[in-house]
Amino acid sequence: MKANQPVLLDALSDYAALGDRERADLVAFLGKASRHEARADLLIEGEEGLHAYAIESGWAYSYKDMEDGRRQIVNFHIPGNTIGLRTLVLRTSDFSFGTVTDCTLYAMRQPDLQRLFDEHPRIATAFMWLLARDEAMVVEHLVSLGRRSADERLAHLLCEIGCRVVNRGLGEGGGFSCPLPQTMIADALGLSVVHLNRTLRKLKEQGLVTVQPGMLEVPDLRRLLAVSDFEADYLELGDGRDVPA
Amino acid sequence: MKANQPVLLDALSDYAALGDRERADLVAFLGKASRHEARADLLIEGEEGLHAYAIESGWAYSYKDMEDGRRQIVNFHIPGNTIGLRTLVLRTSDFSFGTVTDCTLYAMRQPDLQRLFDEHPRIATAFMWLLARDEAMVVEHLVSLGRRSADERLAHLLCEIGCRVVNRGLGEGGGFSCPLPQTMIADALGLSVVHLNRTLRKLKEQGLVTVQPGMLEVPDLRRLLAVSDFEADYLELGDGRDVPA
DNA sequence: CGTACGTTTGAAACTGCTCAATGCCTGTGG
DNA sequence: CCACAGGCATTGAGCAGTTTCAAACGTACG
Repeated sequence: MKANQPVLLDALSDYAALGDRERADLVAFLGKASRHEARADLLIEGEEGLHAYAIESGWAYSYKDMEDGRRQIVNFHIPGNTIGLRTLVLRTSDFSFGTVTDCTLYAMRQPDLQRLFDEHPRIATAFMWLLARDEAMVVEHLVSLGRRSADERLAHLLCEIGCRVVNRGLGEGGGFSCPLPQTMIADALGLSVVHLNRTLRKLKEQGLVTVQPGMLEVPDLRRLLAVSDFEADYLELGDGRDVPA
Repeated sequence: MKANQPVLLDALSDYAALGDRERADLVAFLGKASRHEARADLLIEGEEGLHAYAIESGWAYSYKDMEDGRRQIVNFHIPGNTIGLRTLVLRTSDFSFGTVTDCTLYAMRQPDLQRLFDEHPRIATAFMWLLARDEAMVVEHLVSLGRRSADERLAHLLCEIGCRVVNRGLGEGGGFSCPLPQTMIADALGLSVVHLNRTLRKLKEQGLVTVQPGMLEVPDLRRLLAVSDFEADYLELGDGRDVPA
């Protein structure tokens, strides 16, 4: 983990130790990051064709809207994560993406990515792991919605996000902050905002979270994890134990 | 679609027109199918290492168990579907698999599959599509659990399964039968068996389904689809419109 | 200063759950 | 051949978790 390099490199390094050449080509491939406003839709099919994104800073989310206005958020995305990768490789009519906060994103175009994969199979593998982890998260969310109570869902989501944030080195002294409005959390957990708010209050009363509009803080992740018996294995929080460079 | 060839070939042909050479190598790769009893667990890591399965006949399902006994079924799998493919490519601690009915399965071993992909990129692509479609289904199930009522969930599941079954040519005169016990349907929909039973009754009363222990029949899929305003696009029910042979 | 968005709270209604009991069919052992 | 057990389906009654509706509040922003 070097200073001033794209966070995506750190994330990929969790799954494959990358050599200097690989890093250099990856950086060249990413090019220059672009800014995106908060609460904006992210287009995957732009004028210059298909592209995906890598988050350098800021939070985003993926969701699916129903015709009647109901919405289900599929996942949240933080720095180091990738957005729309699968859609890019296979042009499926998948779901939609949007920013939560202001974001700095690298746009990745399909042919460039293909070339990068062809030249550096280990990079391709690392990307596949990123994808696989995303899918494991979706399955875990499915379990939450199907079989966990509101309290369990909320705790689970916060633990998951917490582990991801801290693992990326974005925590703050044993805790972390989470720039999500309650509306979004509710849409991720399949709950009404009203009920989410009440559920959140219970955590507040235990001092496990503090709440401000559009921002939620977990001062002590370890304490939250202890209360929630959260199993983090599906997050595959690796540390470069894969193929050596 | 030729008689007596593995159903998987039909399924792959939805996404890529395969040449004779490709078909032959695929058939050789699949080898001989093996029988598995109903209600058995399917091991992905066996003595001879990792493998995945392709269903030739019978139904299976994938699920995730919680420590306290709660269970969430992630998807059902019918002939032509694949089981554990992702787990095979990347050794993630994913979810579990089991048979619903007696099954005939082809076991696919990792190195063989790799060789097949290397030799026939178009086959690799077709498999990727299969995978992508599976993930689209999981996301759709997520939407169901998060944002649909019990009635909607049930209708949606039956429509989805119906489309898949009929698309594979396994329907019976405008309808199809579905060898799932209500316990499993409930675990897929995140409902209690009791409530599922009552929900099912409503459909029975409308003559949309008939029910016997361990078996559910939809006599007229089109009518069910009409009642449910089901959007089938995520199923990617292709018909060989991709790369020509 | 007004508007918009997000949050908070109360009250009432409802959906879906749990518990408990019953019935049915199939396979098995006596 | 019958009795019994086990798995699945069904039904009723009461309860709990969540939703909906409605209203009020705070803060940021134009």
